[in-house]
Amino acid sequence: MSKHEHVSLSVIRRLPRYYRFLGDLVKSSVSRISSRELSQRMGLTASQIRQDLNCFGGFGQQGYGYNTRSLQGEIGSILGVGGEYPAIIVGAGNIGRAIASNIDFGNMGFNLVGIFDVNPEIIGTKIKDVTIHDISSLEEFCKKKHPMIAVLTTPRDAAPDIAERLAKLGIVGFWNFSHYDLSVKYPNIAVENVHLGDSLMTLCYMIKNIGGEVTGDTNNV
Amino acid sequence: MSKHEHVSLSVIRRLPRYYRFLGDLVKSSVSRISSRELSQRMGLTASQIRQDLNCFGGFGQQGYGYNTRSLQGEIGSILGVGGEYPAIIVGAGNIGRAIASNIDFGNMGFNLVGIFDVNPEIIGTKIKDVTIHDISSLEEFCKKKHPMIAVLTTPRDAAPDIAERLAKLGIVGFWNFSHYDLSVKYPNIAVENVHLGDSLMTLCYMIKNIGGEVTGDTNNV
DNA sequence: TAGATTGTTAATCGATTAACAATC
DNA sequence: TAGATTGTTAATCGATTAACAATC
Repeated sequence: MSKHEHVSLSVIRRLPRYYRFLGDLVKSSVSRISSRELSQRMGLTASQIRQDLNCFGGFGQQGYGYNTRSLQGEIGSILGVGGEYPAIIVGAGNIGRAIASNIDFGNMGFNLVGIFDVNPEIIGTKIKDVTIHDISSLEEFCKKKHPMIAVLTTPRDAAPDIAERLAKLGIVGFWNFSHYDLSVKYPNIAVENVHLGDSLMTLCYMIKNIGGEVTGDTNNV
Repeated sequence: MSKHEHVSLSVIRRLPRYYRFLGDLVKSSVSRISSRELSQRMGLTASQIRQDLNCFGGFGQQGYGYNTRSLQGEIGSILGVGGEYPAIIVGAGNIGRAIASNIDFGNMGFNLVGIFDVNPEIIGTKIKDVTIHDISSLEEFCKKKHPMIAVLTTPRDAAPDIAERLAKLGIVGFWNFSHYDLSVKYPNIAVENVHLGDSLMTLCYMIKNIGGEVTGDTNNV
């Protein structure tokens, strides 16, 4: 699918943002845009946008620019948002519930098929049509439904055991909200960490050192 | 405070992770560690760790390594986690409530002083001892309490207006969970974006292209 | 055709890694 | 003292920016 075999993570991480901005443009009935115009809206350089897109193919037209709708489509298919990878959430606490309610899994390439928790009071209840199961039924469930990714929102202490069980069950990606660091232990599983504490601490540094002491794009997350 | 004036954001973003790992080591009663040992635990190079730390000063001792407790303290004070910057949350939906309940603001340099929402049913109630106020009282509240950072967890449509009001009220940092991109409009305010959708799309790409097509550290968030 | 803007190559810049002298 | 490990400089690597020929 990709033109070049190795596309750097820096490029990949910008794709969802392009996708978002292009979606906004489509919504506003802007049908074409140049790399220069897009770069100004996004706070990037036009060079970088053209360089990024050309990792995957020539989506533009000389003298014209890019068609917003078709470019968004291309980026969407590079990211795989048309897929229906089965996903589960492990941990139905505050964060798990917020994710289950707020994240539009369907439009991001996934299909939320189950939620797991230890709390007997909520087992059997549903969040947005998805049932909360007892964590003890994790193995049985996975052997049937074969989820590909797991959203980890358990407390830190529970994370190592859960991760180990899921790794054995063939999970290929972790969306990790727990404080436990999975990357070193599972190098062959895709791990996307969302360490909210780390993010807040970074903000703490930035406001303490406001006025340009930090170099680089402040807004990389 | 810092040895060199300009420390790159790449370095800053690693500091909270060092802080976390050092905290774990202290908890496990490991009182000293070499850059080599730490690098293996964290999946980095020893060179990078030494290079990073020496942006701020020589915290180690030749032939010995680093004292875990004192190094954690140094990093904590670089990040500013001992501060008490007043913070507010705007938006008491699922995400806002999850953050109010789960994030340990006190240990991250902040003090959560207020939560705001538009829903009359929850105005006046509390989350963890913090009262939910009517968004219409935002100006009055801010002129009294002078919050420095705002956690934005409103729906996308409400974000531009709220951001504008907060910018006028002297907010110096946004922890932005809304889909609205603040960075371009407010270049002088520190913005830390947590675009969960972008993060999930990145994971989607990674599992689709598993097996090494992506280069770079998979776990940068 | 002339103007605009891409795709792509070359130049620059910054971040990471390697090497080693300093020193505990 | 000898061994270990830092702090720091130099080398490498990768990412971003600039430039421009190709072409719509």
